[in-house]
Amino acid sequence: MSIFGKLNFKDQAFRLREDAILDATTSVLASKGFDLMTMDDVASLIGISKPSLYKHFKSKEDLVGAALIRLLDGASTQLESFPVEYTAKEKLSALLEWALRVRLDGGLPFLPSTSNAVREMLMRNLKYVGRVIKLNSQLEKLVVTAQKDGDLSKELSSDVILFSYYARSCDPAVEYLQRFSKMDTNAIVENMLRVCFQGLED
Amino acid sequence: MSIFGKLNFKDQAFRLREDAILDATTSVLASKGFDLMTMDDVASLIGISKPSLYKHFKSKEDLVGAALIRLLDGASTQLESFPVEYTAKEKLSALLEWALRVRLDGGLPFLPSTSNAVREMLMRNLKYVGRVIKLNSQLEKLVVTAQKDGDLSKELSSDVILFSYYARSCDPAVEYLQRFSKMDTNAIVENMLRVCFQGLED
DNA sequence: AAAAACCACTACTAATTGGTAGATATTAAT
DNA sequence: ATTAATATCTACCAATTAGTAGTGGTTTTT
Repeated sequence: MSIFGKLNFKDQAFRLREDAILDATTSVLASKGFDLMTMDDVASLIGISKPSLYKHFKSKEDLVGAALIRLLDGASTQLESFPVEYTAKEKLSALLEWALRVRLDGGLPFLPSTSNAVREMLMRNLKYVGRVIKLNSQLEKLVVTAQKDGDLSKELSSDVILFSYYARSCDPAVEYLQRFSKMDTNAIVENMLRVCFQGLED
Repeated sequence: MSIFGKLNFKDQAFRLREDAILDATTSVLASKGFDLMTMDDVASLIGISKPSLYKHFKSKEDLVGAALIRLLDGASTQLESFPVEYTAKEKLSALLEWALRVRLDGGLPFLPSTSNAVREMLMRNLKYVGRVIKLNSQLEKLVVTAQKDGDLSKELSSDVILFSYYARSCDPAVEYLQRFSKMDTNAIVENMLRVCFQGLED
């Protein structure tokens, strides 16, 4: 086997494990949150030891940052995958639907919403900040377009719409419905989208 | 001074300090969240020592429980203070407005939304659970009435409306707008209420 | 004024956890 | 087979923090 082949194989294995680590991190983050998540939790969930974990990520901050970057990249990928004929509002709706399904499936919310400490930590992560800015500018354009199309309210400022839209992706009503109602995933998503765009009146 | 007078005076001072402790707890909880809040934070914020704090509250759980119970009692008091001629929906709207103003003023969200660990801790606090159940049943009645009145959607189940309503009281969009937009408190509240009831369309 | 009761604080314990050093096993190279 | 290199783990450190014991001061009672 050539030295390149060997290196590639090792590299592949390394990446595979990195992905498994990020999966575990996502899962622990979703259930315990940042403060209560321990590095031992993550390590033991995938059956490795803590020092091995530190071979991949140099700190807890780094690890969580990487997990959230992967999540943001997933969102960007989704956004690019939508048919070009979708209107701006259809794209926004489809992306929110994707985010809600990720969460209902045990994934993370886009958690900038959590504590100040976590937000400040993430803001120090330049790679993360870059992805946020990129996604944010894409979404802002979609919001403005949807307003011009008459699909979103023109009376609301685009800031209000955008921040409210973000908030829906981490809306705790999702967990409440999952826990206390008999609704299935599809019904929950449908209702959340309706409430987001049409509100509680009508 | 009579022995009753003296006892009452001491008792009064004790209660006053208890209130100051709960104020401090609320403030620290709002800024750092449960996990990062330390008993020393609370004690030093009001200029007493940790053992003195433990004279009032036997544990961190107990302290936080008490702060949240006071918050829920505040909500109940608000609800009872509204004019009888208010419709059910007007009451719901006014209560949400109150909750948003409390938060914008540096107070707490109704934070059952936070981590599983915090929610489980609160669910072990019977006094807290009692208040939640009481407030919840009041609000549920208001939702059903508002639906009958035609002021809230009849297509949505009352569960969906109620959980979404709760979620609005701790909506992170509030903090985003406070931090990143130039809107004043009144404008933020007005916009949040509009988004809650009418949604992002129109 | 002396004794008793009370109060609050300093200084500690025990447990947790992010992070690491160094021992141990495993694979590769000669 | 033996040595070198690498990977992984066990066992530890340092810092944090919930909760407490016991000291020193202050007020009240006699």
